[in-house]
Amino acid sequence: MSRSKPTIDDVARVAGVSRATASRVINNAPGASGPLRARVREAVAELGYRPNEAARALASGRPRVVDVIAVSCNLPGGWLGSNPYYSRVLAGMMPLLEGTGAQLRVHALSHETAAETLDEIAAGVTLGAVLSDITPPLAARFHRLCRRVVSLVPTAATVPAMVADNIGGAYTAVTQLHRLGRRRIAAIHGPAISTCAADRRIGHLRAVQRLGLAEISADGAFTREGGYHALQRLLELHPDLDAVFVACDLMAAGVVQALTAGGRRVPEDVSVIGFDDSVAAVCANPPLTTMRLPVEEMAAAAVRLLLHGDVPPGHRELFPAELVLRHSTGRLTAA
Amino acid sequence: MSRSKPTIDDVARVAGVSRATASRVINNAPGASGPLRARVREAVAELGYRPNEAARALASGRPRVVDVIAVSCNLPGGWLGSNPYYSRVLAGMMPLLEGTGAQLRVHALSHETAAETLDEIAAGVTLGAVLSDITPPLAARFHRLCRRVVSLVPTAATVPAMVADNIGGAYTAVTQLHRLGRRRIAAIHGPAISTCAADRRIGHLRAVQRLGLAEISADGAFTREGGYHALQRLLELHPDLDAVFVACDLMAAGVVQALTAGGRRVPEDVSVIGFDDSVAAVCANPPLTTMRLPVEEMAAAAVRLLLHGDVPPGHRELFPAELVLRHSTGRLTAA
DNA sequence: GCTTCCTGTGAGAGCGCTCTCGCCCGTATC
DNA sequence: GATACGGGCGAGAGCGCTCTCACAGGAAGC
Repeated sequence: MSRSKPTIDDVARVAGVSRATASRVINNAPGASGPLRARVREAVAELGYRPNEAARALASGRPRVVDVIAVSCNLPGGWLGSNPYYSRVLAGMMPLLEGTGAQLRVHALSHETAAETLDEIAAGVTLGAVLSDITPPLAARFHRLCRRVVSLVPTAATVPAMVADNIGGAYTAVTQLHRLGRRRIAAIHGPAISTCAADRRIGHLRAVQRLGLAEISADGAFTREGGYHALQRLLELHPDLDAVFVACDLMAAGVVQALTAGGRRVPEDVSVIGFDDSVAAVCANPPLTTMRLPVEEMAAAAVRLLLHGDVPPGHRELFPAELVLRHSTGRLTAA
Repeated sequence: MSRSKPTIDDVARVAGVSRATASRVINNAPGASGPLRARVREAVAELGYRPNEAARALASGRPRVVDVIAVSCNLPGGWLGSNPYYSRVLAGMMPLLEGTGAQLRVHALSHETAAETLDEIAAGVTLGAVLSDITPPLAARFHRLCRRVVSLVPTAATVPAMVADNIGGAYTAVTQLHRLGRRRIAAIHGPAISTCAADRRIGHLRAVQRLGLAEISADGAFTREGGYHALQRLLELHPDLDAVFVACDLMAAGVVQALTAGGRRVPEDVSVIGFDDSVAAVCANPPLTTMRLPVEEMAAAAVRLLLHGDVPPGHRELFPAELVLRHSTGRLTAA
């Protein structure tokens, strides 16, 4: 009689079956057949019944939530706000979740509160967690508490991960600059705390050694300002540089601005290549040649793994970075 | 004995109290005192007890989830992936939620599936929903089903909203161009389906009429490419334009690129002003003067309202857009 | 010394669902 | 015709928690 939401018992009563049968029909489970199925469905439609997720979770113990966790390795807060990376992660996960009825819970944690909140998530019911940004120690700790985790950043070896080939990407980028005839190639790296940044640094170093180039580099904190100032410092020490490999697009946008401000033309005087293929790359002027990471695909693969079942510890898939040619490196044929 | 998670009964047993008292202590409810509180807390710590959220939600009927809903008004999927707006929304909400134990659920819906999923959310338990992007009809429908909603975009009048002053912002932007001495001011608008775009169009029109300027405009779909091509069309028809008001930064970045490609200097020949103060504004070269929307503040205000209690229908707060001066309009003193 | 009124505590009834178990009945088997 | 089997269905026991209510025991008032 009350205006409160119909429960499965109401459905069962209206359909003239037991609650168990109603449940079977609602969950598409076997063991109910033909006419009863139809009657139950009819009752559901008539009452506008929607299962109560909390009760389901409690009774079944089977969670229907996927957690996305970001512990900003960088600027507190600022990083999340200014970086479209997370949007790409979410966009990659959403379509897979749509059919399953699983929901997406987002946690943006600061370093101070991270450990406590991670424990809480691990203790709770979750289909699994996707770590979109985290430090190796925190990731390892979380993995110890909750086996159903996939990281999107290179991290502790035990933690299953869908990672981009940052090393290979950086190597490719530097090689590309070399192919264009550039020989005074500088690099602007990200903060050491980020494992992505560390990998890109490794890739750059390998390429430099392989190609027999001088190692010229500066650090830039993954921000536009960081890139701008790093390039200014670099330009003072090495006024003859003719190319810059920048560890992220945001910094690269700053680099292009600094080059323009310093009277250098891009790409005629200096070639610039970024990393990530983010909005920053597209919005820079000239638009940036960059290494595209298949973030959506990685996120989707992570969700697929979690949805599918157990996540083997140490499982690791490498996603190649792809060179996206735009104007900041000039024409490829000029090589 | 089992390795399974401790329940509140375990805590009660270890502490030597009843389940009710344990619950009181855990929830900081009154009615338990002094030594018992200490004993319970001790037991909690000893067992590593964490309350089961599902059971809590079921027993109390009090939801601890805030939903963020985006029904992309624009490109299916592409919008979410490339727009840092959502990251800003999430960043604004996160700090408020951290203390409350409430969690954030994210839904990125396509137009096709939106209605069904919205019904589901409305029927479920939620502290409330924040609509970060939606069409008025869908918003109105959702509001009818679930009173606890706050929209971040201007929408149906009944739906409570924390909205940016898009009309005023656009008006300010055009006025600013006028103050710089520009008289052939063009506008590039967003898609009509977006209420934000519609409001910015209104603001532009008002300013143009007020200032006695010619109305020159084109449409650009809120994408960089859209901005690029819109400007090319505009330039063909009005080669003498000396300023462009662009309804979003992403398009504005494209505009700057098109101007550069067309041999115009920014800001010497043409001033450009964007909207949103997104990464795109900062990464463009030259960096864009733009209208900053306090997205984080709006999102935070929305959460505060939901957390606080009932949301009065029709409640509306207007957040002013703030002019952020960068290089794309030249020096203000040159006015 | 009796009633009255607190305040602190515990017992126990659900919240809405899932899932195991056993019953019933129809069919196959001897 | 008796026994065995199996599939469809319902009864009912939880899942882990919250919250109402009854009760015990001490302080206060007459």
